[in-house]
Amino acid sequence: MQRNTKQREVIAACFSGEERPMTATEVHALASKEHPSLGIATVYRTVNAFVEAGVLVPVTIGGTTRYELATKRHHHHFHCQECDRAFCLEVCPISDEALAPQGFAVRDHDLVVSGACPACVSNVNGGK
Amino acid sequence: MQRNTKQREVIAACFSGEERPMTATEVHALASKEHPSLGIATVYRTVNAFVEAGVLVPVTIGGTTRYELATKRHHHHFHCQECDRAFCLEVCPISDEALAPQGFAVRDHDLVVSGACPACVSNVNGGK
DNA sequence: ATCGGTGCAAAGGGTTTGCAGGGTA
DNA sequence: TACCCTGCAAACCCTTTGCACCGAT
Repeated sequence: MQRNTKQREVIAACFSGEERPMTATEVHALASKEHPSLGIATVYRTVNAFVEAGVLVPVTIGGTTRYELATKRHHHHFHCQECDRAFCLEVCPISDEALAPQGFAVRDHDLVVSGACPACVSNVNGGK
Repeated sequence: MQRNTKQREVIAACFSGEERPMTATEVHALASKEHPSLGIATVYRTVNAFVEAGVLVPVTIGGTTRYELATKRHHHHFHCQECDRAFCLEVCPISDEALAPQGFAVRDHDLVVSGACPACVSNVNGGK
């Protein structure tokens, strides 16, 4: 049986508090504020456990794996080329099906729009 | 100045001969048939040099970076969940723009359709 | 008192880099 | 001959795993 620990609680809270899909490193940074001794290995183990449990889903954006709540409905993402953060988009402009030539079995699709997020559009320096 | 070596020639030939975007490992496997002593480090260095030179473009599909000729026009990809290979799609069903909310600066978009490729659709075993 | 979870450190997989030798121009 | 390129091995980064201790039940 799975146990309730402070670490898991803090990590779970990160996802409730953030709309964006986050990398393990981002989760670690965020969760560490609440629980400073938190180890990165625990973040990986916990996040993987949540994926296994169907609570989170992994999404690869900008070359890195990120995690978001599985409760969200079908949507896509925006990847900021300046600060490397990912954001959720509400729209899905895909007419689905007829996406691939004959012979291919289409099961899913993922769209990543890239550019600059509002924060980086304002800060010409890219928020760095 | 850049020199013409057997290794570069063989690696370049891989991309002319294959329609699919390939990972460094795939390129290494393919190029090794022509030049068995080829080291994986050389593949990485060469591929990166080609990207730098604008000959290849990197695309991230299925969590891994793959490379394809930069001469191709705007298109998207299909990722086979069985054999992990990537394929190019001709269609682009994206109406472009209006893809992100106010405040976001859209520069590009990438669509990855996933499922099973023809070879894996035939082989129920996924070609394994 | 169990036995799952945690932190640390070591191990893994993929990619990059340092170095000495080899081959192109 | 000059010096870029190559292969090997070590270094790196991100992620996973082993192990002893801690703590939820």
